[in-house]
Amino acid sequence: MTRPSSDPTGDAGNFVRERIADDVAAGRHGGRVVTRFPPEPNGYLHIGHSRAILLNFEMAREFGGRCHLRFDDTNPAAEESRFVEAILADVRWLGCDWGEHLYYTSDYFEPLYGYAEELIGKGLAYVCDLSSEQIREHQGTLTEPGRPSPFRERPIAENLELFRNMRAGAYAPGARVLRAKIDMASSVLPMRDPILYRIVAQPHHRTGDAWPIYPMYDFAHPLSDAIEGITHSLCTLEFQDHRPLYDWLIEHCSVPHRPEQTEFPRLNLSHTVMSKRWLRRLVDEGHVSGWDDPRMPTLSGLRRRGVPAAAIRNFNAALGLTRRNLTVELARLEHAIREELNRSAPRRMAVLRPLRVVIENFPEDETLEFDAVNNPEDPAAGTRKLPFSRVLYIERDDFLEDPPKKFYRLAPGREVRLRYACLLRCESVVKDASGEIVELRCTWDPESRGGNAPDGRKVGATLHWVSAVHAHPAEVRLYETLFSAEDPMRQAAAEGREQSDYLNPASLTVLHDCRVEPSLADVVAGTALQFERLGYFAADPDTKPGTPIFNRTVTLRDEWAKLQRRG
RNA sequence: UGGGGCGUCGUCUAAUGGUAGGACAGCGGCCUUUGGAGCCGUGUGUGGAGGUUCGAAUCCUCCCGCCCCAGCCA
Repeated sequence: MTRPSSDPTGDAGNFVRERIADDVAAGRHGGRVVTRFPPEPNGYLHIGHSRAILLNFEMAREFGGRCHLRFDDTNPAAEESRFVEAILADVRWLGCDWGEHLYYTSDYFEPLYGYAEELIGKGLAYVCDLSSEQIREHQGTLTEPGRPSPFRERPIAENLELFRNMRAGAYAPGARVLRAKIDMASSVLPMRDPILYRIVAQPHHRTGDAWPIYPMYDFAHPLSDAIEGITHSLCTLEFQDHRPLYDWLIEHCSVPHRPEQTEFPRLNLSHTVMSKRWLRRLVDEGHVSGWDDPRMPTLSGLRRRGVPAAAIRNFNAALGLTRRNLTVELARLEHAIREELNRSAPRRMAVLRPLRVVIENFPEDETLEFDAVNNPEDPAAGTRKLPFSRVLYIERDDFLEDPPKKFYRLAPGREVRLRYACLLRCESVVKDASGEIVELRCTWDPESRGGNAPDGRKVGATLHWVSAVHAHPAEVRLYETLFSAEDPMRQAAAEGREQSDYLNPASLTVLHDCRVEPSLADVVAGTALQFERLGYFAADPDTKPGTPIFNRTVTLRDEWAKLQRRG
């Protein structure tokens, strides 16, 4: 089996791939491979889902099969069509193509109902009148067996009649359920007469009020897989206990095909959460601007932040796939993002916190133009012109009146290079009444046009800059992790505290007074760029023509920041 | 506690009875018109104890630890 070319390490394993290869070699399922990604449309997809999406689509691609996209919409109380739309867009964005194979579990409500009647007819399912609480009481515990429902031995004909009445809408929610008749003493809890159908009085996003009863996941999923001819039903580890039930249903219903379930671990990322419940709370309580807030681990959030889909694909491929639970360090994702953007993002000049520089020996009305390389990693990206004049802005962080050791940037009397422009010396500092530095008086070396002096003298640093009169104002949004804790859910549980206790108050910083080079005035939303020496940024959808807004996707690796952190 | 699953550097992952290797992170250095990128160097990591074997991360036994299951959610 050849590995995907996107796998940068080449040795990250994947036990699912091995298993499928075995099946194909042994001719199981007629040698076919059909997978499916089955999201519930009750929220947005997050990076954890990307693992499942890419695994399913990639396995189908590698083995010449196909992958279905199936919305698992069996709970109308939770699901909405706006989530369907968002999920479709996110899966497509990741580069996955389901072709004609877009399905909904709700497409199968009729055949599923038929399978339920079949089970009743075989004496393998019964209508139970116990309340929710009573069912729980009869359920037993981890160590004690359950007790049979008093309705367990109901005659087949009566079960059939009651179930048909359920379908006809004759009963109130909670009044009755359909249960499989399996084994109340099983050590596998999902086998203790699991509920197959319940009554729900909620309109469904696709079937409206057509159905008063809805199948449970455990019932609908294996049978939907069978209906679609799925060969490899890949799901997460917590469903391992459900596999006996999955197999039981396939065994006892007259299905056209026998799919098999294989479980793999969920992907966890440090400094964030993958729980839809937690993510929903962040949205509902206004801690973020929405499901697509650039701080969210959702695919929509990552996309808005500027993360390329290729980075997410490479990130997953490099991770490999074993049966062990995993929590991947955020640094690993950031690495994949930088790797991708380094090769693809055009470089631009942007000053986030402007400090005014006046070049005393440069004429008032003159403008020079210097050539700047668009992407040193990609010669084909060409060059552009940068205007240069007497008054410039540089980054406030790039000047220190009293520089410590290892600060190589500008200081009084010191010379640095302005990227692509010239050498610049700081002659004096101008302060306002409160003592704050408001301006630097500098001189340039006219012989150093382009950046090098004829005498070959060296400088300690190269700074980014923009020309004051030519630069365009912009807003820049800086992001840090949404949570300060490495594993906020675990920590909250351990310490008995709230989600909000672990939010990072510095997760968003908005800079309103930035200056960007003129070529960025009409940047198109979604454009990914590197601001030289600062990081990778992407134009936000809030950007309007002439008023650019940028999101910082990720910083550049920063040796100076690291030294400062170390103290 | 009954059942299911899993234990290899800080993190992720190779080695499928034969030299414990890679990536990320960290640390040190080289190079540099991005303190970017790139390059070089840097590790007593097989949960523990026994056993089998010429040889064990790998096979066996026991122990320890972690994750999941008691929704009319998926």
